[in-house]
Amino acid sequence: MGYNCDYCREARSMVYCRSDEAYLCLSCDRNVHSANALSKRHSRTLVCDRCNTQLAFVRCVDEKVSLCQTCDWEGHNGTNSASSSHCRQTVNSYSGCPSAAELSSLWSFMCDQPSVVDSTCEQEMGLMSIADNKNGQDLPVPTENNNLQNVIQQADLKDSSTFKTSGAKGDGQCIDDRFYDDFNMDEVDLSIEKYEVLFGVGSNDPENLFAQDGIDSLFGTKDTSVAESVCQGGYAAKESSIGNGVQPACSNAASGDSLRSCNTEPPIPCYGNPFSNISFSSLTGESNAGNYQDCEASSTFPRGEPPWCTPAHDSATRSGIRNDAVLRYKEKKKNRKFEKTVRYATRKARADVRKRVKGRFVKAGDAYDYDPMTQTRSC
DNA sequence: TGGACTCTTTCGGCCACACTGAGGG
DNA sequence: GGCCCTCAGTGTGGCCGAAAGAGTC
Repeated sequence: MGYNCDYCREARSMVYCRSDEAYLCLSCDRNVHSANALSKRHSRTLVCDRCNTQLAFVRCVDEKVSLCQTCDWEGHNGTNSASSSHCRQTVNSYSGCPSAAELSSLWSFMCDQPSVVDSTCEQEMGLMSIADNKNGQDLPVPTENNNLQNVIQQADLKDSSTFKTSGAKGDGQCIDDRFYDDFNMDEVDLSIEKYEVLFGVGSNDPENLFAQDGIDSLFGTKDTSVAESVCQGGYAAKESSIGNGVQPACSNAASGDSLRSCNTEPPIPCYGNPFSNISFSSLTGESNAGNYQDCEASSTFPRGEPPWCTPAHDSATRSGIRNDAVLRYKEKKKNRKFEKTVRYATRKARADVRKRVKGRFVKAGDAYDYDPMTQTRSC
């Protein structure tokens, strides 16, 4: 189960880029979206762990999976009292080239499980260091009392690469308020190859990456306030707060539904579930397809199918549509050119032999100071 | 911490002229 | 309809200067 990355075809895809209409592993996501300023603006979101088709909408803390609305509804539709009481958190989108620390804050789903700490992961993380602190400053080494989350937060604070949320940050939010000021993911440069070291598993293995004991097991995050605010209020509290246009007190470290205010995010549709009448203020807002025009993105749904389709159905058709989408994506990627292009070779040839004065073309016969043909100067 | 200053990087404008396409005879 | 001519607009590369950004005191 699970699709491979549209780019490398090897690793399992973890995130979906609407602009590129592509499913990417974290490594390729990093490589593709660090290419230029425009690509950095692409908004990406986790993919549903269950259907691997739709964008993840919530994170089920109890099951340790990211779910789209369909899968969320199927798994938590209330027929099973146990599953319906599962604690869930909103999954945020992101842009830029976030570091592992930033992703962990963005998807700090497991802040509510401070008691569950994978000692193995913690030990591995203790061996990690943030090597590319651009300021060249020494970073604190994580110890038993100085977990990696703190280390990364300090590193990010030094880099002034901090998160900004659109919602409230109450209840002793996971991260210092400064952490949210002037967030700019582009400023952060942490090689994606380090994810394997950082998370202790390959980036192509999201099941192990997130489903073991969660990010806090890796980072040692201990923030019970988040857990309580989400679990006690639960999904209903979030629903009501959003419906009232008020952000929940503390959904996760990088809450506010999006780091970029999600103005470029088209509304996530709700089909056939009791939440279909929920208005996600930060997700709807001014969103429209026009927001994607600058990067030729479409507002089509992932995998080229309507979101109301049951993910497990008609896999052959879905695979065909997906292959088409992959081909379109690769073709578009292949043809993408950011460097200067010469449309008329004859004009270029002419310009290449034209004499100049301080770079400017001169009339034939006039004195010149630069002759491209001879690389000499007449005066 | 903010201002002044210096250094580095980025970007648009300039130039002549072959070429292109539209319009008219 | 086809051909020829005129004319306005376009694109080409290297250099320069202004502006912006980064760094230092």
